[in-house]
Amino acid sequence: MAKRSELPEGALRLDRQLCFALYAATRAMTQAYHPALDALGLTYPQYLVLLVLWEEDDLMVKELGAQLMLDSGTLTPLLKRLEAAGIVSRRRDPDDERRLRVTLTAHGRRLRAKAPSVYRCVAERLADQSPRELAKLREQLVALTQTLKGDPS
Amino acid sequence: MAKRSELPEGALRLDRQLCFALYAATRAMTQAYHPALDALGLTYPQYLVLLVLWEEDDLMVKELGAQLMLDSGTLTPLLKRLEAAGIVSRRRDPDDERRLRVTLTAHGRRLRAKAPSVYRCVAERLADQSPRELAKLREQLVALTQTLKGDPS
DNA sequence: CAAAATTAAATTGTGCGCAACTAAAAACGC
DNA sequence: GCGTTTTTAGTTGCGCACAATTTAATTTTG
Repeated sequence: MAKRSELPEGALRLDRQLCFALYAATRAMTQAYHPALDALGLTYPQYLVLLVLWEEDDLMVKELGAQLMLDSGTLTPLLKRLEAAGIVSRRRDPDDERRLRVTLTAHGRRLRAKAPSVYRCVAERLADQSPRELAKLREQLVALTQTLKGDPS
Repeated sequence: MAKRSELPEGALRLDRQLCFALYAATRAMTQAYHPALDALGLTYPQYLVLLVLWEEDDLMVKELGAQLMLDSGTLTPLLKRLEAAGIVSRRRDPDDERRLRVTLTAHGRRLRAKAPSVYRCVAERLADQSPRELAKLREQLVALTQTLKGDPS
């Protein structure tokens, strides 16, 4: 191992870590969604799946995973629970039996009517933040994600 | 339920959600730490616990939890795994048997020498980002966490 | 066409997070 | 002092995340 220059004093303090700020903020955000989602009987990751399907119904697990950055190991059981709750249906594509088509049921589509209240429930708590600042924050996070995922920038 | 004004068109798209940007960035960050932590035999939350203990050894589960925003339901099994790995010791406080004092072992203290390489491994990937921008991002995330946690601002 | 390679989803196993609950010890109130 | 309340960890149960592997269907190749 090559010896390198020392880190600045206190560089390893928890309260200076970007990673911890992210980790804590994400958990706080999930908690903020929890009451509103509880009323719909959804978990937070299930809600994210529905956000995708409400925009574009009838997707393969692969396509859902690409948008959510999740693999079948996470999605398969999650989708089975959504299916058991009567929110989505899971059917093999007859043209390619490897593929599973995930489709909203009538109930799943009806749930969309309640999404605005979920959105507002969290938006209210951020009411004192500038929307522009929040949009900028989101953009920075997307850029950070790209960088961390080995974006060849 | 009171009827409210409509949400802006596309407000519910996944790629416009701050919550998803956070969620994705946190998972990308955890992944970025994974290779370096694997070499130490640590998980990411275990590393966070050690960051705290390296700053201040001999803490109660309560105090650790306060800094990490985690409860005993998460920390108890995590600390038991760190104990099994010989990294921390867990002992009841003789003055108050409710309390559990978590202390680094010699091995746990030695691990600190390898922390800078973990830090650098991730810092390298962010090398093209301005340190000031990253610091600002961290501060915004801390503020966001406070707001979401019902900070009476 | 048959073997090999690729693709898509499912499965297995581990470790969080967190809500809800329990157990035990200490502090408090009268 | 003694019953009540509070505090601190631990336990239980569920649902992610994700690495690693498996299974099965399709595509590619020789």
